[in-house]
Amino acid sequence: MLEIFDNVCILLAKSEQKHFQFTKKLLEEHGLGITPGQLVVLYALYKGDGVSITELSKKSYLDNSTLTGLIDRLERAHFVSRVDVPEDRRSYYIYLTEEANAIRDQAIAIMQSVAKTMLEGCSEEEVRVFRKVLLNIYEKL
Amino acid sequence: MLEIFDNVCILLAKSEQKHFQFTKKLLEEHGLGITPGQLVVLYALYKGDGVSITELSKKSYLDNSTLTGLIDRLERAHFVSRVDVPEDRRSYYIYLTEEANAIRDQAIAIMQSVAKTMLEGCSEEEVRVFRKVLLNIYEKL
DNA sequence: CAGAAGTATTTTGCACGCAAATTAAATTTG
DNA sequence: CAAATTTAATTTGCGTGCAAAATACTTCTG
Repeated sequence: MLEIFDNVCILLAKSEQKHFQFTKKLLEEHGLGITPGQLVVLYALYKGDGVSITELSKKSYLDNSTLTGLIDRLERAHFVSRVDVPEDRRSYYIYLTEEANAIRDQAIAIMQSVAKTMLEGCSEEEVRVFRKVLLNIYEKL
Repeated sequence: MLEIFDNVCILLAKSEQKHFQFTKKLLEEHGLGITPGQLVVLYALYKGDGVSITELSKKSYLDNSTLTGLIDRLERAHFVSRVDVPEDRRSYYIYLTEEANAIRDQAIAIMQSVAKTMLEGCSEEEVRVFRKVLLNIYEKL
């Protein structure tokens, strides 16, 4: 191991890449029919749906233009629906479907399972520091 | 802040995303003429060039198919050159050009600058734990 | 109220990144 | 040595993500 991982930037990038691939694999194995990106969007919507793209963008920390595509695919897969806003013809609200609510527990369980696996062997204190540094990175950059 | 960052998976993904964007911006501002992905490849090559795609793949932790494209663009930008291997006509060695060596110090400085900025305010001990957890994630997943 | 300014969403263009399939060459095997 | 297998690199297909431009609609201003 190591060599290139002497650089914390690269180590961060590669760990996230691994995390992404692992999540993708787990979602496939469990046959949820969603991708890692869609999982994040659903996770945000589980905390409250019936929101516009722009509102969802703030909740999910994803760009509007990224969400357009993700919502397209989620809609095609019948996990969300776009509902017109009468007062503003530019906008619409995004609602979860029954299908989406049906996989809610499983989806969240998979996320937790990924977290558990990747942090296995780390103490609570280490995880606390890890979260703190990640948050620091998010805020400083 | 928070809400969705209660989930460490999402926090990891978003922090990496920020890191990527910040690096991209810095590279552009300094006019290096390379992208974050290319920076990683160059970083691996600075540690030793004259390697095949497969060897570079191991050094850079990138897939062969990902490298093909990256090397294409680096070659077009005159930062690397493909040199045929006489003994094996399937393969070639990748060498850094003078242009690549000319930006070496600057490229590495930018990486270090990103690392410094994103870890600002964190103690050495916290950074040590952070690296340890990242490595754990890489190994466990 | 018409033109200007602002806002919501989408489209386009580019950069990653991997898996699976493909191509071409080298090596192993019968 | 010819066929089968393996190996090296590439291509194709899909998912993610942002910035900048485009589109369509709403709101503000004179």
